[in-house]
Amino acid sequence: MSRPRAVKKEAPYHHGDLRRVILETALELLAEKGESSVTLREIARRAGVSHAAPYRHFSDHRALLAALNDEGFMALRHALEAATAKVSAAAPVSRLLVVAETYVDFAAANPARYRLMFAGPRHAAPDGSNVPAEVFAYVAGLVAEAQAQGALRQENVKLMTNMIWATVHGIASLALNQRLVGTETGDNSSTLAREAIAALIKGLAP
Amino acid sequence: MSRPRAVKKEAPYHHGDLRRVILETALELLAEKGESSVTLREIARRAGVSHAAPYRHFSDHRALLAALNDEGFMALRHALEAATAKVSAAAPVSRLLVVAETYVDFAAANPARYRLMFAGPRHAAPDGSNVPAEVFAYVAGLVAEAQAQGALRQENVKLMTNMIWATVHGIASLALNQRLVGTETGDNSSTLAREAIAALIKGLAP
DNA sequence: TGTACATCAGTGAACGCGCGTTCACTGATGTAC
DNA sequence: TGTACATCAGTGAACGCGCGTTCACTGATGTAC
Repeated sequence: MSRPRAVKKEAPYHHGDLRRVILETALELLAEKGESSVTLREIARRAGVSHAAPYRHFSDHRALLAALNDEGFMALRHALEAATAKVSAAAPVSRLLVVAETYVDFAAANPARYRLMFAGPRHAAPDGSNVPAEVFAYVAGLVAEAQAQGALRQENVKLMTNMIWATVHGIASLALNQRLVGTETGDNSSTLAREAIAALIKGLAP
Repeated sequence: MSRPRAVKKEAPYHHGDLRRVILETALELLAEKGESSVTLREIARRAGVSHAAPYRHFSDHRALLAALNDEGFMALRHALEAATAKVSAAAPVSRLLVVAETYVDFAAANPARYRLMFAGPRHAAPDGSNVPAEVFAYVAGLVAEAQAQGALRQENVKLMTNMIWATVHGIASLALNQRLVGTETGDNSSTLAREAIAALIKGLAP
């Protein structure tokens, strides 16, 4: 508590944690009304702050969206790591199947956020970080382990990871837009993801 | 020529084919500057027509985007049919591989249009038509043929078609946003699509 | 073949809107001495 | 421990912008007779 957090009484001049509040409010707006409603003015309004205040924390509107984007990938990464942690590290294929389910569930639970994350090419972060790449690397690690166990062909890891990622991203994306056909049968999108990845892995076996 | 097309000399009062021109101009704008630049006013400006004129052909902005969307799926369908027509109807698996390549190529050639097509849930057309469903049905037909030949398990055709569609859509979507990793090695996204679908089909074999 | 008239497809002015961004400012905070 | 001062994080007025949409209108077209 060396840096005293602003007391939460009556609208102190210095907010104390406005950056975080802006990001949280942006996420709320995103979930409620989609990306186009994530405007600096509306966020400021909801945060009870003047509409120019966000400029103290984000250089412009794009910077805010970029921050939101990275934050989304961090959340995705944590979801995937938490889910795989429940499965034995000795079973990389099972872990990949859990990744598939969890990935699609994450998208289903955060539709607008997920859309934003893949709305266009990533703009490089000023600090050189690349959160999406970290998520990719995590999955690629599982692929490499599955190869080492003989469950997958000893081929280009990136290529295989691309296939897996594309498959789960495709399912997540189509499900989000209600573009999967005939899913009224009770099959939900995360079991579809599990089955698709299982089939893909089988097809990529040595 | 029962209905005389407006003579193309000096800006006739009646345009003659404004609806088509609006759609074409919208496509140009889409390709040049993305969906957000597809505004009724800018289209009218480019078409050399007053900004209220488009309202004679589209009830509002959403209606224009919806028309653009359907037009995109029709183009996709024609591309897929033209490509598969070059492959023997007796080889449904080969046709599926060609569909995969062509699909991803289409997206790569029409990035903003493709994004628009999958930007959100489809809004039902007033006339009850469903062009995306026709494309899906076309692919499902190939899947059924592949099943009949014993190349795929005799399981739910829709389920398998969803998997295939999701895979190619995932690759197309990631490629569009430069989200495929390590593709600098010369492998382009359409060969990745072919390989992924080949592996998936192998994994779905009886 | 002519003509009156309904209908259609444009025009252009106007409205209201919310946005991003800038600017000079002010209140609060923390630190060097 | 006190104090002057630099720095930081807010404020609120203002700017300009382009958009979607509506409206009364007008010019062109086609058709019934």
